[in-house]
Amino acid sequence: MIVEISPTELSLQKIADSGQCFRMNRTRYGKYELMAFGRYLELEQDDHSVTFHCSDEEYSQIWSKYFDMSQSYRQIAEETAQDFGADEFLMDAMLEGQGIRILHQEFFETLISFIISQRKSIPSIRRSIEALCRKYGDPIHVTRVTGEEIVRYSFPSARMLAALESEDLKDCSVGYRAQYIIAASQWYLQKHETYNLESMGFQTAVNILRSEVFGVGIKVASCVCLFGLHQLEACPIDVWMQRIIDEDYGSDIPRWMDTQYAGVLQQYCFYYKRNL
DNA sequence: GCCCAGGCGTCCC
DNA sequence: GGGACGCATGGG
Repeated sequence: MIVEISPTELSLQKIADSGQCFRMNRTRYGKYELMAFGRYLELEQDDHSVTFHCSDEEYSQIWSKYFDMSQSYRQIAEETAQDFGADEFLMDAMLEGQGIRILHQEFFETLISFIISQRKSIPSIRRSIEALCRKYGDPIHVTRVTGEEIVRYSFPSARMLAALESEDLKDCSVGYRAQYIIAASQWYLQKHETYNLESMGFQTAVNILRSEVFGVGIKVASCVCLFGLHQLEACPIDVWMQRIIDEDYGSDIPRWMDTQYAGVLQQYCFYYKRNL
């Protein structure tokens, strides 16, 4: 499946390096691979198109939603420029971040991934998640575009992780987060189905997550809402965003953080600040 | 040895 | 509600 799209609307490099997903990797220049939904996907990009190495059906049923292809990020940028054109930092970040989209990732994987993320660097998060998948996920046998046969691993199920003891996660370098991972998996098994978090709105969802899930506070809950529930008003404040507030806005929370697309703008700023 | 990383639970006020 | 503190682990 080939999609005609500009790198300013979809950039595989920027998405892979934007800290929202941890299982998308560059293989060679312009080529990427990712695991999601227990599937393996290869992608490549040039100046005018992105190739999804899958059938048209798989693209339209799975990956178009995952990559949020129905959303026009150009329109978000235009609206933002109208409302906040005087905000120099935001305008610079938006230009630098052009091509980043908010992926619609699986809820459980997002929950566990961002529990792992706390007080860790992004490379370290990736290593922990890969170790977790290798140990408790299912092996997926894949034939790459090149013909090479490889094995990848799905993200573990909640049932699998909920049955573990803390010591079972020793090899995954998750440290004190082991108990959080297990508790969150048990919460997911017991309570997730009793809610409809997808349709319930950001404020309600974020409050349920932070009050019910041990190891989930305001920041992780916001990341789960943004990346796992696709609630674009969720605006996670991590150390980098706090640094932006302090260094670039004189410690005053900018108005755009309380808008409909705050999460998208937050992602541009996060990417921009980290690559400054 | 030090400081930092997409923070949170606990204790205390 | 907010501030201080401890927390596992790896990299610079």
